[in-house]
Amino acid sequence: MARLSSGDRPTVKDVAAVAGVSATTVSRVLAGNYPVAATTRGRVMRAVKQLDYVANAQARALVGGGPRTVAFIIRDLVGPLFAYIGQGVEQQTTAEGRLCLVCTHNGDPDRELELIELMREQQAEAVVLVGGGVRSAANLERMTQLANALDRTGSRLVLCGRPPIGPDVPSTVVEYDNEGGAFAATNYLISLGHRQIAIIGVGEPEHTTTKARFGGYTRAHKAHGLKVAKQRVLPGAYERESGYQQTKGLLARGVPFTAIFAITDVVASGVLFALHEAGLRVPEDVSVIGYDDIPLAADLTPGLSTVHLPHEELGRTAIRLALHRDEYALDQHVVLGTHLVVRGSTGPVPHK
Amino acid sequence: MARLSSGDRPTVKDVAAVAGVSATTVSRVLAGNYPVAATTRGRVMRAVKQLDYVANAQARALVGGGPRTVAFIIRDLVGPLFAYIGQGVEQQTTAEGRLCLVCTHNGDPDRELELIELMREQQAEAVVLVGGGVRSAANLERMTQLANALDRTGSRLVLCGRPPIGPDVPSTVVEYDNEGGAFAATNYLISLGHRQIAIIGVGEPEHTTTKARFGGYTRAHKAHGLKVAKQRVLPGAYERESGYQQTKGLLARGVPFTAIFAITDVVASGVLFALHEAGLRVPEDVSVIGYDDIPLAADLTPGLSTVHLPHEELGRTAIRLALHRDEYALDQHVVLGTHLVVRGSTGPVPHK
DNA sequence: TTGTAGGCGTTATCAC
DNA sequence: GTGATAACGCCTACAA
Repeated sequence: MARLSSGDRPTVKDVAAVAGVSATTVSRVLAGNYPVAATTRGRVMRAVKQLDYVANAQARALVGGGPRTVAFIIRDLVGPLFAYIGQGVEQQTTAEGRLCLVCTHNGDPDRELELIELMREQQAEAVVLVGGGVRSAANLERMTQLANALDRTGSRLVLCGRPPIGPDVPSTVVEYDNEGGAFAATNYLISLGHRQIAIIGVGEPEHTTTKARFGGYTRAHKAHGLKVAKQRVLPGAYERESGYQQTKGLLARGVPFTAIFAITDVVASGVLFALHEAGLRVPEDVSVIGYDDIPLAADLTPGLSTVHLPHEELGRTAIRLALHRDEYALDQHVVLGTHLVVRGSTGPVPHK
Repeated sequence: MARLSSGDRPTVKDVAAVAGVSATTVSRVLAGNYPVAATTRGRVMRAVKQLDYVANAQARALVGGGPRTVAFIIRDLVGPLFAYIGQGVEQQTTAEGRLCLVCTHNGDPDRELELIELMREQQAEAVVLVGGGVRSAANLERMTQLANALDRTGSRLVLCGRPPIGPDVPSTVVEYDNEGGAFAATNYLISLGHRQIAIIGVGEPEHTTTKARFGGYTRAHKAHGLKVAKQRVLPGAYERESGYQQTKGLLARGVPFTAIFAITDVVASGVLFALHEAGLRVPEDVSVIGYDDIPLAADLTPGLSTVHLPHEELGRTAIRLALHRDEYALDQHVVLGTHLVVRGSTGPVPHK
């Protein structure tokens, strides 16, 4: 009874004392995996209620019990893209009976590495890295070390929406076909007759996502015997503002173009705004295509043509593969398909 | 050396053995809070590197060390509103040197209770409940018990964007002025001359958020001596689709209205779409106002007038208050202000 | 400056 | 069916 007013939690011992049994018996009743006399069980349960006993997950974990945890490392929680992947990760994690630890690194690759270390201490069963990033050689090397370290202890590095680190690095990789989607988008614009297609958002050429999407854009041009004009390849971050500014700059410099491929939908929303401001009609004067198919895309006016990514599926698949890698002979590198979604922002090239 | 190939993690003992010192010394070197000879420290560090030793956070937690964790319980991760609050929670949690455990309940109040139990086992230092919810008497009672239980063990129930459970329930509450914002929004429409203002999204009248916003709408009417017409109070969930369907229904039934107050911006986006489809101009024919000021609001055409909520600040404040409640004499119930954001979707009442 | 002993809360093992 | 005991990995007295 003294326990009830005390500031610290009651333990199995306290319950045992109240119920007049041993700690072992309490543990057995709670676990329910061992025969215990009905009357004893009743006494124990009553004591549990009375003391409002709650097991200590940390102590449990130490002896190998309790739910395991999956770490989820992401840039931030606000991007609609990240949110959907996170949703998939969290849902599957919960469905698998695991807990979900979330950390953000705000785009800092070093912080990302630190967080992996931290999650290693936390005994995470899998460490999920979401979204593309800039990769230096040093970063890749450290990442390789960490992947191996995790693997050695039965954990797993999971790359979600980002290409593999290297050929022999133990990791689970689930990405989408960024290059293919960009190819399809550019190809579609070309098939509509566009020959002067600007691309906006190539600010960090070494960013894995940027690289792949720009690669698809380039390949589509090559496939049609078209040259990529430098004046139509514009930098900028993955932000609305950069879409807006770059479009204004394009117009100000008088660079000719009939279509704009924005590297993300968010960038595209800024592009649309700048065009609208300049009195240009979409798609009559300029066609615009985005990438990601975030919810916003359908709500823009006109509806934004874009490349759809299976966000939630990405997260779900990643967790599923990582947690069941020993059960089935699952391929630990999956590339999910992307597809073009045509809405109102794209149309045939305008007549001169 | 044998350890290096083994599947399980090296412990302080292994490091001690390699370094030729005792486990205690290793612990001291790692903690850095106790004098250790420089040479010894060197040997230990080398052994740590060699074995790639990583501390076991669970064992640490058991003896009172290591980072504490804050639990973050939310409906889902995809809503833009939740995302921003989550961002605030996560950032502040990290800034305070804590880890962030995330769980979703998909709107199921029972699941929410279960999760609180689970987080209690996890020894969470604070359990943050985000967003409004439906509250039955039984739910409130159980919630009260849990709040007390958490309080008794030095933890804390934190209500974020939701009203207090009861007068004497130990908890930290940070909410925004839903009623006041709804009053301001409705009042603004009335001041523009509108007298037939429909409200869409009152589907769950007992939902705490719905209740407060509908309350503000009602109070504004009363303040101007206007009556709330039942035919203009429409149900519907917090979804785009429901905004769309309810608006169509309103038009089909021929209910007169000159303005629509959508209970959330997401609902408003559906409203705008339905009006557009029906050939009605906004704001010339109908004014529309939303609530939340999610990023989408600014991107809609026309820009959506709405009530701004300080999302991130909400999350940050909640964590700050909860974690420092003993240090300062902080008020554990804060109501953050909301304010009207006027964009293009509202205008004077059309002439007959 | 370093080492030894004990304990955190739980469960598994082995005896009764 | 039930209970003592050891062990998980770490840290903090207390000794030396």
